[in-house]
Amino acid sequence: MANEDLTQIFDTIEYPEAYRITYLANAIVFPAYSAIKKDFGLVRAEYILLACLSHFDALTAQDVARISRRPRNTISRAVHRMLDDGYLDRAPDPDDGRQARLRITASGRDLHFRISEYLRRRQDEVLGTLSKEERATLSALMKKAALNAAQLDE
Amino acid sequence: MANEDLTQIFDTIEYPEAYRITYLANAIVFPAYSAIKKDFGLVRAEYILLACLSHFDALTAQDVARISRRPRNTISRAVHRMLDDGYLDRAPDPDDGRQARLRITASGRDLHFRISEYLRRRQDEVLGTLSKEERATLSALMKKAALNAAQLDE
DNA sequence: CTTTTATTGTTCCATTTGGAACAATATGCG
DNA sequence: CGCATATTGTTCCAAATGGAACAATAAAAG
Repeated sequence: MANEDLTQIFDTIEYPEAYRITYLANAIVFPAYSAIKKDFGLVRAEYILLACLSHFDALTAQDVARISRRPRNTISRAVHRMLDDGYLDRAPDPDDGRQARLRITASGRDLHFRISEYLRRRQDEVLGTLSKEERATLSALMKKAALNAAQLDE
Repeated sequence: MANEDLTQIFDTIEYPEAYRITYLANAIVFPAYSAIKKDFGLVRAEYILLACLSHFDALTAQDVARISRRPRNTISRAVHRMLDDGYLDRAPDPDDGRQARLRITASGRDLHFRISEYLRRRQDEVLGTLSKEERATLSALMKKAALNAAQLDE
């Protein structure tokens, strides 16, 4: 094929919005993810964990699983590795013996900051063709849909 | 935590658009993906293959890898399984001994049609809060960004 | 209080995944 | 032409992944 247009599928696919969303997600995340893995040795669940804990004071592993839509065992493993590496702290919840409250450490926060750069940079590349107004519109509409999605499965 | 707002991260994250895009992608794809795996026994690379071949006349495995941003070996495996199951045909390219041209069969097309329903339905649920105009705007802006992304890495 | 039922975090295990190396073919360049 | 380099599809292998079962704890029901 080669000289046929590989992007025609954006219009012909049966689920155009879903396709474009996942395409954009892949376009942003895959390159950033590879670089993060290569430069920091982190797998996806690990930096998701960092991102969550950077933005909430204390979370249980279950919270993180819910926020990120990943299975609990994946998060559990990430927690252990990050604990070993000193990127987070864990304290048993005094009110509920089943759960433990996770907090990010200073070095975890620092690591997350460095990792965010990769994602932010790639995001800006991919969205670079949009005007300021277009980008703001896109962002607002995505937030509206994302809030709806969050509510859908609670 | 539990009664804190789990969605505040939409605004506080360092890469808001990237976060919202991947959140939406996950919100749409994960539930649909689980159902497709459960009901049809297909892994992601397999229905991506079907989707690609449903919308192009003939593709090489490499083309599919490029379109879908997946590693070649993942596609290669999917091709073998789909060949065994009769969902696609393969013919060596007469002009290039390295590559083979893949085409979807009637039963493959039928399978893809049934699978699309899952994605389309979930897409419509997630985007259900948007008005017709908002959805059209979102769709157009995503297409613009996606076309840019496609061009970025060629 | 006792008995079910639900939730949390973990381990087990089979499957999926993707990087790296590979053989086969093609292309570029002297 | 002959040799280096690139590309395609594949296999190998180590790692990541996620469903299922589990023990510990909590909540609900009787």
